[in-house]
Amino acid sequence: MEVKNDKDFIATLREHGLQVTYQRLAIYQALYFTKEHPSAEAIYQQVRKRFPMISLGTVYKTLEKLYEVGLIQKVSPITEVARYDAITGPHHHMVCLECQSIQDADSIVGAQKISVPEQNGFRVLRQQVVLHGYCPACKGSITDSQS
Amino acid sequence: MEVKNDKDFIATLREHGLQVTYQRLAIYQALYFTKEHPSAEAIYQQVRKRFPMISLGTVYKTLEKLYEVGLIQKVSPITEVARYDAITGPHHHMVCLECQSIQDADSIVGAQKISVPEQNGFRVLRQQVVLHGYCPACKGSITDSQS
DNA sequence: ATTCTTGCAAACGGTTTGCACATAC
DNA sequence: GTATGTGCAAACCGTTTGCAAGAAT
Repeated sequence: MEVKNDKDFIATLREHGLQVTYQRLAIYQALYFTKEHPSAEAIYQQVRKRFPMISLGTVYKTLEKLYEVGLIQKVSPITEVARYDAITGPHHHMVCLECQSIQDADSIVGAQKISVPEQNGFRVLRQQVVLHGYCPACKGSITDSQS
Repeated sequence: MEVKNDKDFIATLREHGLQVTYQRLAIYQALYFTKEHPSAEAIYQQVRKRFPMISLGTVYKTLEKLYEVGLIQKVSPITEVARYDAITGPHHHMVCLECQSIQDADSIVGAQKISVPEQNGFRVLRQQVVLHGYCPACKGSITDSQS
């Protein structure tokens, strides 16, 4: 968590094979210097203060690029559309990045329950563990390299 | 996981304060008897085989109702819109059900790393723990009872 | 000079909403 | 009889896409 300056950000983008534009710099920095876990819209509003001409489309494209190369994380959604489950007890899910199939992960995560004391003043009602990866069917058919 | 018959389903719906319709029965049962974690669209297609007149809108409304009373679970999305995070290391999130704010949960879940052997043939690349609940700011302002 | 990126606007698709009719209670 | 649920279609809104102009290498 060292403090980064503009040069560091530029270097980071280059290291990840991205062309450097002031838009990308602004978007990445806006995200880097907040703890808010903002939406694309929120980032857009933030960046627009400095660069009024930037478009929401660019924000989406840039976030997707940054996500692809691993510079940022998507908190959600896990899958493209909502998925439902009649099993309401606490259990976890494995989501295939390729075919979007979901398997229950009880057998894997097993008895390892995460203890969540009511702490930080956050009252926890549910917990959900999501494992992202490749299911047996898709694992073999992945040809391109995964970082 | 006892095997339920129609009467049981009807009773379950009633116990949760829901009026019983054959649409609700069909939707709930379709979800109950699959491990596929289907989308609303998939459930719609399934139920339509028996009840061709059912509409997709009804499926959505019913799923939302079932979710509200706790009979089913939503696997995703966690929040209404995608949210981003520049911290790419494995860490977890607390999502406030009220204001949709997201906090990092490292301090709570702490060092409890979930060991995920490559098992079941599922290759796990990332894991994400999401805690749903109420943040300090919203906790006080919740007036209606939570089941 | 070539390739990649931006901005704009339209399209897309999952989900929600409004309303008249039908059904559950 | 009254409240609730359904079906249909339109609206909604976050996100993606296509394309011409602009910027990065």
